[in-house]
Amino acid sequence: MPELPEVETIRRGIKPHINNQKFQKIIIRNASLRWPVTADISQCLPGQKLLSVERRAKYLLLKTNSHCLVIHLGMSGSLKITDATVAAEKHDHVDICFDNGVIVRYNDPRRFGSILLTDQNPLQHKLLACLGIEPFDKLFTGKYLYDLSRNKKQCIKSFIMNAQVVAGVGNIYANEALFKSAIHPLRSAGRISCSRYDRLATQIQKTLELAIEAGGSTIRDFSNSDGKPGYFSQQLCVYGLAGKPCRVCNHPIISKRINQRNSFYCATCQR
DNA sequence: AATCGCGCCTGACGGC
DNA sequence: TGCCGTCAGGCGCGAT
Repeated sequence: MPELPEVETIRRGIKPHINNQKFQKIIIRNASLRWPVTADISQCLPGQKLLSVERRAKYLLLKTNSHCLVIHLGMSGSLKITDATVAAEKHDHVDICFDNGVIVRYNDPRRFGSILLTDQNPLQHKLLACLGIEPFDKLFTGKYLYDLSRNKKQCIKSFIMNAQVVAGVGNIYANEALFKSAIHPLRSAGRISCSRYDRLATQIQKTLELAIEAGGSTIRDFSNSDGKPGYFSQQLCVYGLAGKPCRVCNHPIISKRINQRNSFYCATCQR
């Protein structure tokens, strides 16, 4: 489920409930995720104060003085704010309990997510160290994409979904941003002009921003940390709209698999 | 070196 | 009603 806007929505949703609280205990009900949840999490964190709730790409970073809990929601993960009176349900893997009684409950049916503890700077962690620039960084510009894409034969959609190029642009928002910048998803990244990249960089930022404002999009099973669905899905231009008329030219939206990912575009507007 | 595509899982959905 | 095939928003890693 969650792409960057959803993760940011979740970050903003949980932070006020837990920031500056002490970890009380960690209950690992089902350690089976992408990588097994290790017992050191429940040993290290209790007693430590949570100093910040940050995000890097689609990772949530819960920082203390000495450690960082790194949470990824994979395809189907969610976090819920709850308390001990509420019984755990199917696929509730981990409870992160705080001194004020608040529990952040991690649920993940497909188990593609992960919960890791590190005592280094999380940005140096193997999984985060190779990540590209944040889309909201001021250095993320058309020029940046243009320079990086010279001589790349890879298609533009794969290029912008590559986390080493820009972090956190998943399938939905790649489709939407390409539509809004009128670029065909199969065009070679190396054969796009700087001015078109300017437009693309802007549209990636705008699309993500809009989705964050809308509280994340809902396709199937997304619900934010309070359990309420987001509303961005109403604003999608192409994603999931195969056969529907393009909102600009009325030609039907095409769907096609590109690198194993379902892709949606208007073959008339996008070149 | 760059790029592709497999596989990790469960669950929802559509067709028969 | 049930069984089966297909698909899903991610991402690391091995193969090419």
